[in-house]
Amino acid sequence: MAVLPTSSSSFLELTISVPGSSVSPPLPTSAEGGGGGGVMRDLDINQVPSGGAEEALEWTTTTSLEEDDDQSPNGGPPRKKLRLTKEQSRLLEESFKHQHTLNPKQKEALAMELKLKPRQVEVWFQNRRARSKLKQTEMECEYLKRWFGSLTEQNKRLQKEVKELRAMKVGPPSVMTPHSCEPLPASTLSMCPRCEHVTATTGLNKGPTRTTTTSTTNHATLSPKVPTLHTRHPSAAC
DNA sequence: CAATCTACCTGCGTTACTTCA
DNA sequence: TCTGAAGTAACGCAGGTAGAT
Repeated sequence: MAVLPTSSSSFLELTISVPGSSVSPPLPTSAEGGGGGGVMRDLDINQVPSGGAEEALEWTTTTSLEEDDDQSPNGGPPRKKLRLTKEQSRLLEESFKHQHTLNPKQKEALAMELKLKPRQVEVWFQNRRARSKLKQTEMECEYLKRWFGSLTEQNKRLQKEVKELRAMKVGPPSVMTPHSCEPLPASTLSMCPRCEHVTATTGLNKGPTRTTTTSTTNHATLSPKVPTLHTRHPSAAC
């Protein structure tokens, strides 16, 4: 995370030359920049189009820096939409890289630098934040999709393993009864939910099928996630 | 100190315009 | 030339916050 300058002067040190009233140079070709691409007309907000006089008038009136506010979409003519020049976009992107929100001073300074209205800079940052968030959401979505896929695979594998282990259960059990040395059917084992010790029961409840040897295992040395199998619970209070 | 008002900012959803395939 | 999709500038509204009264 970069530390950002807060003063407008230092913020604007990344100065560029914005074409004032001069005609923008012809764009190379497509593949440059984001959505634009192609041989865009590259209308400069500060530039009067050479089309018709009426259009030019409208353009200048709606984009002039000194203009107080846009005409209302209801009463006035339909709003004209500017296309930012490459340089304007580049500087805005540069600024956005440093910080995603601007304080009023920075906004004002940046607007001055770009010969835009502060409101336009504000709107650009607003839309840029939205795009950024959208992109992030899309990336997260992709990641979750992939994760879901791998979990599904893992689930399949585990289901298969469970099936195999269930099939093995019919084989000879390896847990011995405490009193006799006869093997105890795995289906008669149950695990204490408190200390995760396994006890032998007479019921038909389904216990864990792990086949560890019976021992008086030290609790502290084992991970609580790994249940220890006992044929008889060491604690009578359990 | 709490309540209310006002101004400002930001996020969000939407609209309108532009460009391109 | 027409058309639909994509990108994006601009709009309007709601909610939050800080300062003033």
